[in-house]
Amino acid sequence: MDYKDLANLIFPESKDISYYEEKYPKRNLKEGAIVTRFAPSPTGFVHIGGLYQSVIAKKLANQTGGVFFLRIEDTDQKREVENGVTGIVNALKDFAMEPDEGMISDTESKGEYGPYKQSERKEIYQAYAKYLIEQGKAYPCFCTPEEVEEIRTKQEAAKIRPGYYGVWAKCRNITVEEAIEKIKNGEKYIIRFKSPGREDRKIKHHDAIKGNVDFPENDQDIVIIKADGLPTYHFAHVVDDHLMRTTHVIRGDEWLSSVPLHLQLFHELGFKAPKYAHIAPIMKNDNGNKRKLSKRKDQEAAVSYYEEEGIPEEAVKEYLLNIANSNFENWRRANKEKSIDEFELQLNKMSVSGALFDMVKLLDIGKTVISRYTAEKVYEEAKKWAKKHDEELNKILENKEYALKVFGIERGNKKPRKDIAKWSDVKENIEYMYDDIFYSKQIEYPYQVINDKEKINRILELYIEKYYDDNDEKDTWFNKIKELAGEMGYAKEVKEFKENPGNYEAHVGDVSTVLRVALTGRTNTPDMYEIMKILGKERIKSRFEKAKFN
RNA sequence: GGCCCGUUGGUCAAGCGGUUAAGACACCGCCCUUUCACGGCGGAGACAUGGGUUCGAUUCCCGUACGGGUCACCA
Repeated sequence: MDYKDLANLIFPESKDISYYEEKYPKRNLKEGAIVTRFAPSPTGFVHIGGLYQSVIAKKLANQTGGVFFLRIEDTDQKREVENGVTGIVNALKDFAMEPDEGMISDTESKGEYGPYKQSERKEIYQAYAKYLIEQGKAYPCFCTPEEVEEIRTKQEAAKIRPGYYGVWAKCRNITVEEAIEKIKNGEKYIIRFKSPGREDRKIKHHDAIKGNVDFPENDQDIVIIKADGLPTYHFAHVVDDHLMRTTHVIRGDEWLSSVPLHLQLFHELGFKAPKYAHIAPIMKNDNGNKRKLSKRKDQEAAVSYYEEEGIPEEAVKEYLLNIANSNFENWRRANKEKSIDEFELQLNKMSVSGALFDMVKLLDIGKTVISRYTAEKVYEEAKKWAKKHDEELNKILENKEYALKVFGIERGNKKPRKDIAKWSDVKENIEYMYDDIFYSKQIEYPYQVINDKEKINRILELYIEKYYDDNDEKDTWFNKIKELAGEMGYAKEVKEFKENPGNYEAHVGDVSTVLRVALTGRTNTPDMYEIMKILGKERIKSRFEKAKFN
């Protein structure tokens, strides 16, 4: 009896691997095309780090004419979460990150290299495991979890490197006959890889991000097929990325230390290993300590958070690109109007250590991104967000024509306003332009320099009765406020006031403030001329009436 | 603990043996300006540490400290 008999006993139904090798041929892509993937487990919400990896992976694929696909790594049924796949698919959609290939819903996929869900690839993994067993490169292990634990305890007590390897690998040298007998007796087993490695030898690895990293060879006989018949991550990774013809594995750097194992697996299987790019995680400062953004503790760890807050997906991606390649910033400054798709990402410019997440910077990018939008686009996006997250704002925005006027204030010129960082800022930003809201609110008018009741009333009266005209051009409009200032005995020019501060009680700017406060209830607003234009004389007048002191 | 990796202003970061050590965000001041935002100008602020190597180290080597990752039938 030989390895073949053993293999046949364990996986009697499995196809020969040549079947799969033919079914999933080398991709017909142009030279240099990069094939990447995002391969999350459906264990909860999508982490910002996952989005970060995806942005990089997709970009690389796109800029080389390659393929970016989505594979679901659901080999751990215990950790699986309901609607996990849908959550992932939708998260990518929210960020305009749809994969070229792979899962497109909980059950559907597109592409010729599927299934793209590991739980549906069981027979494939088993075929490759069988292949290894046939060659004596993998073996059934009959150790119970308790026995393995016991080995570990001994090792720890003796301060020896823990693990299932070398002399500690009890089942490694069981004869084929014995193994077959045990199996026939119904003993439980799992399949382990028979590592040819030696811990005292080094391997060289060149990582596309981390550069040259040398490791000891792997000598652990890791399990490749678990008791439930599904593969472990390591085995699935190697089989899948080979069969799906991935050229670059972009993943979190928590995987860096398993590279020796993965390389060994590729080698023993006779596959060409892909290139690896291990991405540093996004960190957070926690009481002076740097730590990974955590799903449990940090709301900003979940990509859904950004959608809920209404931070434009474009801004989030720009921020991520900022962290990824520091030359992005320069590129952006030189190419203000271009889509980020045109930026060429370089893996070797990525930082090897994790950056602290900076919400302030993200929001700054959000402001800049939104400032570039047309009023129409701002309207569409704000409306879309409001529909999902803010019923009141959604209602406000029903009158599109009017909303467009409001969003159009100081927009579209070379120095557009930058006051909206995220869609959840919009309501606070525009609500005073809506009479329903304006009149329903109790307003404490925050008058400044001029705060005498009589004077304020007089300014408001004079302005509306004597000066204001809907048809005035901006210059005329402002000259009239100067006239009014003069009539009140204030300085008509700020300069004049500053030169002779003793001569005047106030200046034209202070008069403007009175008008602004009466009109909006605020001291700070965008251009008042544009606001008045939108409101029109009647509405201005009635707002003044409300503001007047009795 | 073993094995890997890292450490430049508050944050993100250029830099790759000789630099006044870029830039961005944040901060401060000034200018522009009817307010705010924008924009312009300016300012403060950094090479973790000790040894080497070198004419010269932020840059190369070694140690130390600190931080991160990893050591599962989880990914």
